[in-house]
Amino acid sequence: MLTGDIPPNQTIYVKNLNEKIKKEELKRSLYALFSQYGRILDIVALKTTKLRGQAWVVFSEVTAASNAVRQMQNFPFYDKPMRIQYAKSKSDCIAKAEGTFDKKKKQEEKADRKRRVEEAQQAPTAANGLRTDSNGGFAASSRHGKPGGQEAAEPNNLLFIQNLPHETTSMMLEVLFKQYPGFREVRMTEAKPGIAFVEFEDDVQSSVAMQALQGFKITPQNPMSITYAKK
DNA sequence: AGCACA
Repeated sequence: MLTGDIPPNQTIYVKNLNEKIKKEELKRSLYALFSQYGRILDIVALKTTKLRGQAWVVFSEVTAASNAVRQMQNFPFYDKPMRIQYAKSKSDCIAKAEGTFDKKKKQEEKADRKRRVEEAQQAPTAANGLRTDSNGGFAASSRHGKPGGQEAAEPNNLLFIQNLPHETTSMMLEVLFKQYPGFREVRMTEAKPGIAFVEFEDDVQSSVAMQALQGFKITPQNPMSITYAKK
């Protein structure tokens, strides 16, 4: 079994990530990619030797996490297939929200871990505690259309835009979308007003644009709905 | 390969 025997958790553990990507960009892209499955409350990614190449994405619902585990399994992300599992334990931000966060217990666990490491290497080092990370203010936005997020098309480089005002032109969309890296072109047809296709070079870039412009209003009545096109 | 969060 791919997920091992780890029970479902609203946090997913993602590994085999490209270690060359800077932490901030990584978080942004992960957010862009995974927010299609539900509300994301937090993303944790550290670049320490032990923790680089991995990330935790905290969803507000377990079902969102489950969909993400299944559908994004092996997704080629920065040229490497993501490996996704449920996280082994509850995220701090969840415990805090539930009021079950226990700071003392937390410190004990940490001390425990540290002790084990030191035993393992038979050489007690005093050089601990260098942490270059500050988990730089990750802001989860909460504008979402789909409650359950069921059958999303598989992520790809082509976006399908709906609910556009009929007077929208491809020029207008181009102005909007070309501010995101990897933009290629907008395709619209007279015959089908209100929809458009926007192509990017790859799935990561299309996903970033999707995230950024999801719900964008050209007129107040027309929040645009962006999904991956079916190919 | 590797399960953290100050």
